[in-house]
Parts: sequence; C-alpha cells; structure tokens
Amino acid sequence: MLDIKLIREQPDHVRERLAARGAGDDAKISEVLDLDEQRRKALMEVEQLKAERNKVSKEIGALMAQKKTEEAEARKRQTREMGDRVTVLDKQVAEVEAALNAILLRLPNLPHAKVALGRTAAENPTVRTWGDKPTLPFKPKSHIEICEQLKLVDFARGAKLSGSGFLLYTNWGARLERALIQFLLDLHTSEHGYTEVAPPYIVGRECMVGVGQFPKFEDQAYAVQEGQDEATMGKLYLVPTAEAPVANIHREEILKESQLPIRYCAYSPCFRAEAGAAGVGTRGMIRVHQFDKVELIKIVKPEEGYDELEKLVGNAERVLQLLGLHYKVIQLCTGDMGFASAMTFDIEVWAPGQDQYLEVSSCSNCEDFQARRMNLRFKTESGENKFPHILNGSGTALARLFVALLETHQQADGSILIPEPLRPYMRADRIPA
RNA sequence: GGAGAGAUGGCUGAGUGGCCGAAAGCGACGGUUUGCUAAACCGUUAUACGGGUUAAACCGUAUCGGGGGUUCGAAUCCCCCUCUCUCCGCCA
Repeated sequence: MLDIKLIREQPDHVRERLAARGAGDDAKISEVLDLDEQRRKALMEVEQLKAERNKVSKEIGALMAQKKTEEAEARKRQTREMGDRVTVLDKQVAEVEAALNAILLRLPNLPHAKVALGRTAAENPTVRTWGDKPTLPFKPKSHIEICEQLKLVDFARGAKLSGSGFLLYTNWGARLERALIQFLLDLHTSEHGYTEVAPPYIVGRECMVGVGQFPKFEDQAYAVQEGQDEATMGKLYLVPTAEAPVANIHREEILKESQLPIRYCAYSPCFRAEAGAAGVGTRGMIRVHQFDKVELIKIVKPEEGYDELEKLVGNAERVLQLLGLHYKVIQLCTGDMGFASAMTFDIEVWAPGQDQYLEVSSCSNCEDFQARRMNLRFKTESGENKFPHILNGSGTALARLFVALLETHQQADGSILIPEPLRPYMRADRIPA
C-alpha cells in the first residue's frame, strides 16, 4: 500500500512513477485525493462533535453526583441530538474510508528510481550471466522425454489424479525432488544465515492481502471450502508461494530494531490456478498448478533494503552455481515488475532441451509496501515506529530447476549425472538409464 | 462436534455504568546516591488518525480480542463472531 501522505503531498510524483510501470491511472489518484479530502473534512466535524459530547457527558456525570437531576436531564436532551448526528457522520467516514481503501489496495508499488524504464519483458536488461550454455555431444532431450524414459514423472497419472498441471513424481524423480528441497534448505540455513521455518500451506485472506496478492489477483488462487459449508468460502486459500505465510509472520507487530534483520527460509508447495494461461506451455513441468519452492524472506531496516536485495540474489545464484547450471540475472523493467515490488531481479536458468532460459527465481524488494498493508513496524532506538523493508526471493523454484538439471546433466547413455553437492542427498552420483 | 472458563498496556493482574487510557506489581528506560556491582529512592514508560508547528510543544478523537447494540455517557450491560484453556467425543 502506498503512503497516503505521499500521495497527498506529491501526487504528481506518484502519478509519474505509476505511469512508469504502465499503471498510470490519473483518475485513480485524483479520486484518492478527493476521498482523502472528504475523509479529513468529515473526521474534523465528527471529532469536534464528539469532543463536545464527551464534555457535556462529563458534566452530566458531575450533576448526577450532586443529585441535580433536572439540570442533568436538560443536558441529556441536548446531547441526544448530537449523538444522532455523530452516528450519521461516523457512518459517512467509514464509507469514505472503505472507498479509499479499496483503491489504495489496488494501486501497485512505485518502482525504484534506478529500475530500467520499459513496457514488457523484452526490455528487461541482463545484469550478468554465469557459465556458458553447455555443449552436449548429442541432441539434448527434453525433460519430458527424459522423465518418461527414466520414469521420473508420471504425467498421465498425475493428470488422472488431479487434472492437467499436476505432477506425480515417481522413484528417482521423487527422490530428486526431495533431495533438492533438502539441499536448498541446508544451503540457505547453514551458509547464508537464514532461519528455517515450516509454515501452513493454507492461509487466511489477510495474509494474501498483506503480500499484495489480494484483492487484485484473487482469481489466481485456489480457495478452500470446508466440506459443504459454503459460508467458509473466501476465508482460506492454498498458498501460491511461501511468501504469503512467511512474510506475514510478524504481521501487526512492532519489532525491536535489534531484531532486524530477520531472514527466513521456508519450503512449501505452491498452488497456482494460472487462470487465463490455459494452453500456454501446458505440456511438461514448466507451468504447473502445483510445484515446490524454497522461499527466502527478509525483514530489514529501510536503509539496508537494497544491500540485502543484492545478497538475496547472490544466495539464489549460489544454488545454480553449485548445481553447475548456466544462468543469467536480469532486472525487470518498470513495466514487467510484480504488483508489490519496487525492484526485482529474475534469475533464468538455461534448459538445453527447451533451448531457452527458464525463470527459477524472482527476488524483490517490496520496500515498505507490504509492511504497510500488514501493519508491520519496528521501533527505532530513538523510539520511533517505522515500516521495515520486506524482501522475498525464490531460492529457488523446483519444477523448473528439476527441468534444467535433467536437461543439462543428461548423458549420452541416457543417465543423469548428479552434481557433486547433491550426491549426499541423492545417495547416488547418477540416475541410472 | 458437546459442555464449561477466559481474552485488559512489554508481562502479571485489578477494575460490573461517569472521578478509567485504565490501580498495583514486575520489566524497561532516564536520573539521584555509590570505590565497583547490587540495593534504595525519584521520574518516564501504548498505538493510530486528525488539527497544529520549519520541526517540536500542544489540542482533539479512537482503541481494554473483533463487530454491532443499549445509554447523555461503556473496559464495565446486551447480541454476534474469533481465538485460548479445561473436560468429553472423534481422529492422523
């Protein structure tokens, strides 16, 4: 959520920054300014009225104590009317506030000044690349072919169980998935300073609002209903990412400055309806309704936000380096960034069988945008309450990592060579052909 | 799922209609005292919004789990909801 004071004081700056990300909706900002004005006007009136009512009420109390009943009754008649007026105005304020909030919750974050201007993914600058595209001495197979040959994933039965976009990992495939999860958690906790947490996979809607998923992207989530009780619909959702529960751990808290930075690392499955994406890359494992991911979340002091973002990207990159996978880091341009983010770096790993790069990580600094929504603050040494920066990054998404790993490390004989750091987890150095 | 108890400030805990943004204790912070530590003593100690100010000071409003109601006035009375605890049932 944007700071209403910022919108009030620098509306043109806000308009300009929103326009930069292609969300420049002048009408909305004007509406916000108008509602804000209305709200404050009504507030002033009602508060003044309440102050008077409180005053007279106190007097009534004093009169009652002195047993001056008639005088007290006279005052009561006087304040009764004020009470009715207060009720009306209170309702008015609540309505204006609700209207204002509805807009504010749908306005995306402002991109950081250093983010490249652009409209689409085609304009995302590449920041760096690591390694080279592997040159295989044979025509690389697609992960789909590999999975079928080595029986790592049973696509047909996954679809039978839950519909298209759901995977049934089998055998070495299941073990590889589990090994990767554990490898990632161990790496980030023991080498990168994160604290492991295991969150719920179903969250209340406030969590979704807190991270900026809702209300704008409500159609992308799986909603959960308890049995036949339709009244429970809209209360709980399957997590689209561990960010939803983990970033909200300290929602509505006031942290001590000494507690920061907080760094959490969490595995969770991720459930995405992918509404509107039907038919786009539906074959294979690249776009699915459920995938595993290890997520990194940081809550930090504002002045440390961008240093921490750099480190976060580095933590995710380390994964690919250890697994011997070629990748590039790109910065998302203003037009391609996610709703809550002020700056985002994506990591794209090379998948030889696809002949393309796959996004396996997205690392963002949302600054105080999410902290505002979830009312998460920290108290500075001087006693001031401030909103921290909240960062999130995939470290990393698994299904696509799985794809890149198979396609990169496939051997001429059809087996898959397991990268050194993963071998203890696989208890094998290759998946046999 | 059934029955009962409860939810008050950083914590413990008092408060059953006005004198209560809230006693007391603990903790924390500042100060006095002190060779050091400890103790003692004094003081301070929530949040948001609005007004005000260069910034403060300051003023107002709201907040005692959440929402609604009664009343001139609600932590206190009434209704609904959420959560926690105890017992029973069920269950991985």
